[in-house]
Amino acid sequence: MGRPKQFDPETAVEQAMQVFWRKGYGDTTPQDLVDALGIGKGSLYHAFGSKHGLFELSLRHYRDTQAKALTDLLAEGEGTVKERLRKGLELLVEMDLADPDRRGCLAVNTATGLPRADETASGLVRGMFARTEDAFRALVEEGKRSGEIAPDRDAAAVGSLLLNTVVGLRVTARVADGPDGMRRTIQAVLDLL
Amino acid sequence: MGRPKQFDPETAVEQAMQVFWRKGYGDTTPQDLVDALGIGKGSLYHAFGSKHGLFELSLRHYRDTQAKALTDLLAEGEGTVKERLRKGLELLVEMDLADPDRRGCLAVNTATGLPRADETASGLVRGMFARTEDAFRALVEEGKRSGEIAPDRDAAAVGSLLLNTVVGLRVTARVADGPDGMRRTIQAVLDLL
DNA sequence: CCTCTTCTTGACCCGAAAGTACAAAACCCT
DNA sequence: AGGGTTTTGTACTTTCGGGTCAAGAAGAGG
Repeated sequence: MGRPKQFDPETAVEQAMQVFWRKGYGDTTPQDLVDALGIGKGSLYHAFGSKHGLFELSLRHYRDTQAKALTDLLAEGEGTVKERLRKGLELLVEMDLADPDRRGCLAVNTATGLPRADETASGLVRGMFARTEDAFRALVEEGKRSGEIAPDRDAAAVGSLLLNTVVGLRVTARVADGPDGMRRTIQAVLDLL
Repeated sequence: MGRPKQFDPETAVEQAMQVFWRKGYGDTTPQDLVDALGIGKGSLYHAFGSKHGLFELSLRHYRDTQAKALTDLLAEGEGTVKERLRKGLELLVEMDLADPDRRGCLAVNTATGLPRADETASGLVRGMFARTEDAFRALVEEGKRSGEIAPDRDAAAVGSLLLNTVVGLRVTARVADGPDGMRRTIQAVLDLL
């Protein structure tokens, strides 16, 4: 009962996420959000409570779409483990560098941009990192079973390394002036495996 | 001629760097700087022109102290190459996690926090990354010469990987709830070498 | 000692960030 | 149609960010 919303909250969160991703939390103003969502400021605060509340929803949405896309890609891809790994990493780099805004990864940007007190946001980031690390670990284990990866490798350790590699790459994507360094990084990690 | 400065500009830049490092560029206010440097706002703007100008000096100072400390450690350490590598990475992680503010690395934080237009800052970050990468590459080459590292390794590629690893670790240091994941990452990278 | 220059201080300024208030509007139910 | 409920739009408020300015203090040179 009562007047129905004139906008779709999920769409709004998606749009908000795009703004936060492009500009960062601190540099995003309520006016930016109002412009992007196409609703009044009153509606915005009525529906989402605060800029930070909307940011939290945006982070969750990022986790359920972007971060999930990577773990799915790793889990469901076709081809050998190493091929999937190479495809996944190369796709990531290409997308990051093709982005005219060079947004990188919202989770990574949040990790380094957080005010020290934001336990909610850092918890969400930790969660995304943990899931991705786990997807890598699972992939490594599959590689060990299939014989592609030496059986004496510690899958958990290599998973950590691969997550860490992705995080590093997505920082670099924000400032790199070309793909060479990042390609070399991928090359090295695949060679060493 | 003229009235002499009542403060040492170099000390002031050092103090400003600490503030930017702890709070980030965007969250640092002129008032924060005034408080930290112990001078009036007028003096601050008279001496440094703008918040951004002071930030630029702070970044350069970071490069010449913190970033240099790492490259020096890699270049001048004692012991085998792998021992130096291990020491360097472990020291980094310990320092990052021991820091109550979890500031991570100013260059990394700047990379992910810059507004898209700040070419000056991103150039400085690129420069620091390049120097560090080169220090790693040189270390790998030394390892190849000494026989510690297989001669068919591409030193430049491994250098990229090591820089990337450090960048990733310093992001993780901002949100990690313990040293385990980071230690696993170091373990994996050393094992693979 | 007078002047010229360079620093220092604190008051002041303007715009904007984040959020609030509240009346009007749009719906549901009976 | 009327009452209860939720949403909307706009105006408003408060605080603060980033910066400027005028007036004076502290030196150097003549």
